[in-house]
Amino acid sequence: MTGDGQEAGRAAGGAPLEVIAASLRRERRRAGLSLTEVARRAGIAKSTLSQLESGTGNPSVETLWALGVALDVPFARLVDPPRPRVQVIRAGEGPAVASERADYVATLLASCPPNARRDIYLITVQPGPPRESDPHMPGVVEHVVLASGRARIGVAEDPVELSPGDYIAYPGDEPHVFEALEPGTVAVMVSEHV
Amino acid sequence: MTGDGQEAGRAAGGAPLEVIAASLRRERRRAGLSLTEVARRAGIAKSTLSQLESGTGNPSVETLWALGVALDVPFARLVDPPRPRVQVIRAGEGPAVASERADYVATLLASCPPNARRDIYLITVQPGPPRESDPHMPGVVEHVVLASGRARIGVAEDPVELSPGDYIAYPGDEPHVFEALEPGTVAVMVSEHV
DNA sequence: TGAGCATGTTCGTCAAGGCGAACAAGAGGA
DNA sequence: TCCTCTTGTTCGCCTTGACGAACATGCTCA
Repeated sequence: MTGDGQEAGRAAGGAPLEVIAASLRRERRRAGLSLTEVARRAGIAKSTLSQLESGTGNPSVETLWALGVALDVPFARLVDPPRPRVQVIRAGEGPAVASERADYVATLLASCPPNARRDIYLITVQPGPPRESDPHMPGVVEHVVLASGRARIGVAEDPVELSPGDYIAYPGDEPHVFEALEPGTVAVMVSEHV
Repeated sequence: MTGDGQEAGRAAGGAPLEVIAASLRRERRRAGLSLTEVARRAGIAKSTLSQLESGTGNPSVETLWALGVALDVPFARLVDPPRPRVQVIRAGEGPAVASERADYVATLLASCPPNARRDIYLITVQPGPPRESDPHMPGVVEHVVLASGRARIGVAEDPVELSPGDYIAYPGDEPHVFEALEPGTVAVMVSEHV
């Protein structure tokens, strides 16, 4: 019922093996290391590494992990894809996230991989009853920097009052609130899907 | 410089297989699915899944990927560990990044993994000659949301003038500038190390 | 020129991953 | 009570990943 999401798992681009192959070669190049040297550090056969970089083969987790360590790369990067370019979104433009309340507007500024990692929102809120958000996906962390106004933000049972320039991070997979205390309260939120 | 990989392996907790085993079981439970059902969706043998959840075995990437799809999980979560907590940094507090210029102050708000992924800064700049930044590591992307004031921001050869609420993203591995046009210009920057 | 040492590739061999069937253990239903 | 349909585990078999040696190539130095 989660619906056969072939779209679901695709945190990265498409076929993971190709992505990994490209990542492996890219990261190795970036580190300025030889195939032999990386294989030695990772404790795997260079033949194996060669095949992996050529897209052949289907590495085991241990193998991939060892390579991540050898390349000094967080492992997740090996399966996540490349990079964007310049982009500007003017205030008021951009996709506004639908809300049941007119006094709460969230604009999606950047959603790196469409459904994973980390989104950046611009949030504008008017004073009123606290906006309570149900927990999101497990592993979500929300970072908020208050740009103007004042607000009480954080986990539902213990929100924190913030002034302009203040920053807070809290787990997004627990109930949390955003309550504006002044008109025209604006904040930048980074929602991190891990 | 690339070296010193002691930080490397710690992308996740420790032994990846145990983490994966725990993640698989956790995510499956969370989804309320039976082992048989998940195996069927992922197109793998339930025996395989059983062994994986018990910590035995060393799955291939394809297997793990299929499970990520079946469980509707970004894949990276299967190998990344638990969770942080609430953190607040008041305006003016927090580690200010050293600068050769007194009229440019960057405060580090969050550096998730110390040397990878993404940092969040609060930046305060006074008008003056454009601050030119040399290229950072390849793959860096900088996201900036202007909180107050006005500024010209972007790649060196083509900066963009921003007003409060405006957003821009640009490659950080090219020369880029930040020029405040009004006193007390404040911005939030997300520097993404890929 | 050729020896020496790098690089990255391909080729057999072996162990391990993944499969399907058979297996215990519960939970209803007739 | 027995039957049946679940659940998750354990057991041979076979495919396949990983290994190490041998193989091409390119570079440096004598």
